[in-house]
Amino acid sequence: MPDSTRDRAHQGRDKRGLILESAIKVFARTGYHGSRVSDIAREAGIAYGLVYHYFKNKEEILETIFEEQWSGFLGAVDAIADGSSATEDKLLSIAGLILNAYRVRTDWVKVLVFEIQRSPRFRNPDQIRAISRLFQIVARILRDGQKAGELRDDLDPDIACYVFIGGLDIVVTSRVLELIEIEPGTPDEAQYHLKVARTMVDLFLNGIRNPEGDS
Amino acid sequence: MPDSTRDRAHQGRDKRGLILESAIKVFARTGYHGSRVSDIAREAGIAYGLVYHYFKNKEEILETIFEEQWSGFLGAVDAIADGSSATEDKLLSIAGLILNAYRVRTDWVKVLVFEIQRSPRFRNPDQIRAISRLFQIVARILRDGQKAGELRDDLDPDIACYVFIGGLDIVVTSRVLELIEIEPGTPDEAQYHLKVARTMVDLFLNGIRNPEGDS
Amino acid sequence: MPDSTRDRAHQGRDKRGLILESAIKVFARTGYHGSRVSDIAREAGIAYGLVYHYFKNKEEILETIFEEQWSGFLGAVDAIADGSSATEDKLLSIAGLILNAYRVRTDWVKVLVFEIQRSPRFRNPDQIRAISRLFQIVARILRDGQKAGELRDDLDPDIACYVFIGGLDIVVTSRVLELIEIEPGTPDEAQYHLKVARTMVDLFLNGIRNPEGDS
Amino acid sequence: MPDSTRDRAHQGRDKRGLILESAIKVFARTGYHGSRVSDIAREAGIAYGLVYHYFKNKEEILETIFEEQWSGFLGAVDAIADGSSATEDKLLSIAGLILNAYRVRTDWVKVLVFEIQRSPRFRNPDQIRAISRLFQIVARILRDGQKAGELRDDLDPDIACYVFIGGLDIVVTSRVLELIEIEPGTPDEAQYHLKVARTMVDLFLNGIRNPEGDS
DNA sequence: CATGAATGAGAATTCATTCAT
DNA sequence: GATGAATGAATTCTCATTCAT
Repeated sequence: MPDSTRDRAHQGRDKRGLILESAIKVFARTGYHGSRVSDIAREAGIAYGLVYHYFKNKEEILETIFEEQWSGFLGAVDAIADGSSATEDKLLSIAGLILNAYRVRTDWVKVLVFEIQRSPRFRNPDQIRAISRLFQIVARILRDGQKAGELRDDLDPDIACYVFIGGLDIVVTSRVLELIEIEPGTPDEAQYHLKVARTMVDLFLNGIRNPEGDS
Repeated sequence: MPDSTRDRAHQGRDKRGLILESAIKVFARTGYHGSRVSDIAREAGIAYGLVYHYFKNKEEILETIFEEQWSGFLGAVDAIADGSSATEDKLLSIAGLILNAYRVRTDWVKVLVFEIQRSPRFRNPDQIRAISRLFQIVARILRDGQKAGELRDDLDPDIACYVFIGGLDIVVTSRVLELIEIEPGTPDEAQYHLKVARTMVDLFLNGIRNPEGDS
Repeated sequence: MPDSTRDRAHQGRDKRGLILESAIKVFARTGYHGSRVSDIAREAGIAYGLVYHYFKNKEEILETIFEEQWSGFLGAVDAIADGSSATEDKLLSIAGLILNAYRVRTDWVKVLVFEIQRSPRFRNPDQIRAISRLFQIVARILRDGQKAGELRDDLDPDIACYVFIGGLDIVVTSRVLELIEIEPGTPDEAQYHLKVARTMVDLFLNGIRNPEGDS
Repeated sequence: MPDSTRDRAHQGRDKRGLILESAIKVFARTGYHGSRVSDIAREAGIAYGLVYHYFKNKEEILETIFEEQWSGFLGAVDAIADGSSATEDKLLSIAGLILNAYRVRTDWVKVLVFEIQRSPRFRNPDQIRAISRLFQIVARILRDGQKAGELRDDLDPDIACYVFIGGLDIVVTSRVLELIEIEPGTPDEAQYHLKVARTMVDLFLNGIRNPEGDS
């Protein structure tokens, strides 16, 4: 009896998770508006009525995808920020985390980039706040770096963090849009991302100006 | 007769432009999917059937908004790139151009950010190419700067341009999302944008690392 | 031009009225809940989308049927009440009006009886008020009769009116339910209704007690 | 073992009755169509699947409510009709019975009035016959009164009974619709109903005409 | 050019009912 | 008996688009 109870609860969890996974796949493929609830159900191999057992409506599926995945992501970023490594390493870790997300969870990143991040649907305070937490964490890293004397303190960290996140964000978006093709010489995607991450952190820390330049 | 013909042609132009303006307002307010053709028509004060005289369908309105406005914007950026000023000034000009766009044409920027930039609808090659032209122009500026010895040439301009555009892009997006509140001390929006533009170019050129730091 | 304008307006009116007529037929046949909007459209020979051009939703059709028809009916009753005839004649006229309604507009009466009069949907103040106006008019007739000395004034007109309307109401309902079959001897429906009207007014005025009875 | 069996059977009875009671409450509150099977189950504190152990479907619940309660009601009316009291007293008893039903079993009366009495669902012969039995009993009382010389015998009892029942019916309906507010002077509802019952029987027996009137 | 009536494909959502556990 | 996950038929309503006037 306790077994069957667990099983059923387990099944319920499974189905819910299955629906979310399927929704991510389908949304990534055809976009939120281009996807019917029945498409999600077909992808999950269930009747579409069941979707409404677990979610109030199509909208709630998207919100749940965002919430559950984003909070996990923020957790990882938070852990990096709280670490004791040098600012440079923290930034490198975050850049790596973000750039690798696309490789590891391509569909989720697609949904995030196309359907969530800037969707008119997501202009509500809760979701805006959730997104802005990423900026706050990076700003905190920068502030810590300033206090430690590693970083210039004449730059507003609340603005500087935009440059860092913005750069990464656009790289990811460009990958999603297939704007960037990996250079022929690069052995694989991971290598390329490593190079990008290093370039971005280097640029962010040292700037692009030629120190020997005459300007 | 030539007069009335001109008038009518003129009217036609006007109506077409009126529809586009109205569509920008309406899309900015309720999003592309949340806006009905009749909403656009009501905003323009015309019958909705008339919209189909000027545009094939709703989709074409959005495409036209993008094309007409984006090419104008690209032209301005191009002019800056082609100028003879120092790289730093070029970047400052571009940052100013982008940051001011939100002030001057808020609704258009909203539509760009929410409906166009990353819409699944806009994953077609033509539009992707149009967007990537902005990156190419900025990369060109950077390349020119490298040739002139102003900029380090160990950094890939095709990656570096992401940091610059990405930073600006996120700032604009954040303004649209009302993530950023202008600091109390700042007299007005224009002042704030000027400060942000300077900070970003400074950061981009010189980096955030403390040159006197011990790391 | 004024002609075509009138024509179009006329057409609009016609279609709206056509939809209402069709809805009455369909609702009478299969009940409000048993009728699909598409049934109404098919009955009217139009596309069902057009129904939503003229009415917000299915509900509004029913409300409109009630409002437009009921106010006409109330007007007729009001006219009788305002007349100068004797109370007995007024009551006879009202009884005749109500009893004949079923013959003349069977479908409407069916809808009134089954879908409107006591529908849980119609428990809202406006509609309750509309219905109660019938009671008020009859009560006014009775009050006038009392003032004129024609009627006993020890009976509360606000209660007495229930007996009169209630009797008629149930007769009509029973006809709709086909509870009553017209007696074989009666030549036709109209004759039968005349007899019922007279019986009811006689009963209402004189009572059923045998005046020569010993009780 | 016999004990547990009895208990379970007992429970079964209880659950069935519980479902019926809950259904009456829920139907009274939101109407048959506005109520979901799960609402009834929640009201009863059981799983909605269990409802289908006791009833074939939602429809059968409503039918059962009608049948079980109506036959009890008819039994009470029958008993009054079969009694040896004077016609006036019989009518008074019936009026009292009906008028008090609303006080004692408000929800049931609401369901009867809104969902059963005139529902298109209830146009089937069996249920029409069940309802018409009430009319037959009252007609029998009237016929008996005519035979006993208490009542005029020039009035068709099959029509006269409509006036009596119709009056009561409308009063009850009006109470349900909250059309009638109890007069301020009246101490309580029961008192008010007593007054109404007396008025209606008086009116029914003696008529409203002023015997001293000149008409 | 202009209008808005007319069309109907399309999708979301509801909820009665079944059934494995 | 009891549960509630699972199913999917059924319908409402929206709205882009067409077209007669």
